[in-house]
Amino acid sequence: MFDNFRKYLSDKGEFSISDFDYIESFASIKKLRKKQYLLQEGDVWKHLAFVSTGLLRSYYVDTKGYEHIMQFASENHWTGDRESLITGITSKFNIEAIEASEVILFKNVDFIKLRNEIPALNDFVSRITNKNVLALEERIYANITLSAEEKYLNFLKQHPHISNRIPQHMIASYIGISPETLSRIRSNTTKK
Amino acid sequence: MFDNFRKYLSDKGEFSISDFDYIESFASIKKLRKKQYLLQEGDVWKHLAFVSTGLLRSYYVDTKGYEHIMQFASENHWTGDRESLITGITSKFNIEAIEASEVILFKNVDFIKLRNEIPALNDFVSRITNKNVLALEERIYANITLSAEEKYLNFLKQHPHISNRIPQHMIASYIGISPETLSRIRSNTTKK
DNA sequence: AAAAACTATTGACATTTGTCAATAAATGGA
DNA sequence: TCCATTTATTGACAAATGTCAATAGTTTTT
Repeated sequence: MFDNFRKYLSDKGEFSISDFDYIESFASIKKLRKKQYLLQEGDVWKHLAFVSTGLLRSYYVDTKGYEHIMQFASENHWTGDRESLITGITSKFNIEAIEASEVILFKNVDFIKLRNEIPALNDFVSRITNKNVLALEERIYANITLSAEEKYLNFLKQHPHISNRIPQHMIASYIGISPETLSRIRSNTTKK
Repeated sequence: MFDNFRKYLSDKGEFSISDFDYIESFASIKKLRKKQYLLQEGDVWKHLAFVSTGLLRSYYVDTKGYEHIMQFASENHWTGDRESLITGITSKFNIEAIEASEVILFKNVDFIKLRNEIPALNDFVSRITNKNVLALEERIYANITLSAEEKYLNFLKQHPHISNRIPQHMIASYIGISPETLSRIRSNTTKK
């Protein structure tokens, strides 16, 4: 049940067996069917969520009713709503399972405690936060720099492991182009 | 010389007078003329930089020679190259003063030490990193969601204090549209 | 197995945005 | 003050992308 999680953590930091046991004593498991929500707009998010299997998406719904995907979270990635978590305000977006998924949840208060008690965990969180910032900056750079086609190719390069598990129109949403444009891009590039 | 910096820090955390003195003992001041560089592509960045007065920009130059602005940093903001700092690799972008500016520099090794010694400083850095992530996410949302005009209006809303200190074509670059398009947007919206 | 829901493709066309070029206006230095 | 540089505007046109609508294919559910 925690196999993936342990493997993931041992990859990322120096944890002892008792660290694992202790950390896991605060974890709870949530199984999600396809299309089931982990978080819905209007809820307050108070957890940290590690995806041990499956694939989720976070998306906003704009005033015209269109969805805009902010994040895909596959196995060994974290998801949640940082804004809601930090500020305590109600969430503006939804997190939904694209595939049946298993998620490990930590209450934020527990996790803060764990970070204070286990320096290796604290270091690890700092490190992935930093990596997260770099990834966000790269995404912004792609957004302001690339054409629709280049954005798509860049997406494939950045997310090779999950690109074939995501419906095309969701990739279009993530990179900020229309699904029709993406369809045409693909039929052009595969021709070549 | 450190007046702004002290005011800024006291706003953001619980620091004692001796904390200030101690922190500042590791600081160095760098004055930049307009158009002078704080960092150039190819350098390795090893500092943290707090802008006490003035305004800087960080930008990439793409393969076609076009500049793409990733960040504006005005007084009471931080700048630098996180990627280069963390990984030790050579920087891919430039940081240049748009206005004559004064910057407070900390060597990364010193700053890490300070964070370990002063919990309030460490907390404060975590907090602004979190806020930074939220800001980056908002920028991505704007990028994938808004039209050129909406991107511009959104920029004005997000950066009211600096928008009139930045040449238009740099705003265009930051939001990822051509300078001509931005000029037309402005002549349209001011007509209304 | 059939129906429903979701996903992808395609055409026709509209709209947005970019490109190139010329010019004007503003700014900064010598 | 004058010259050079930077910045902004505008027109004409091209290219990229979006929109709407129809259809087909695929997957999921009952």
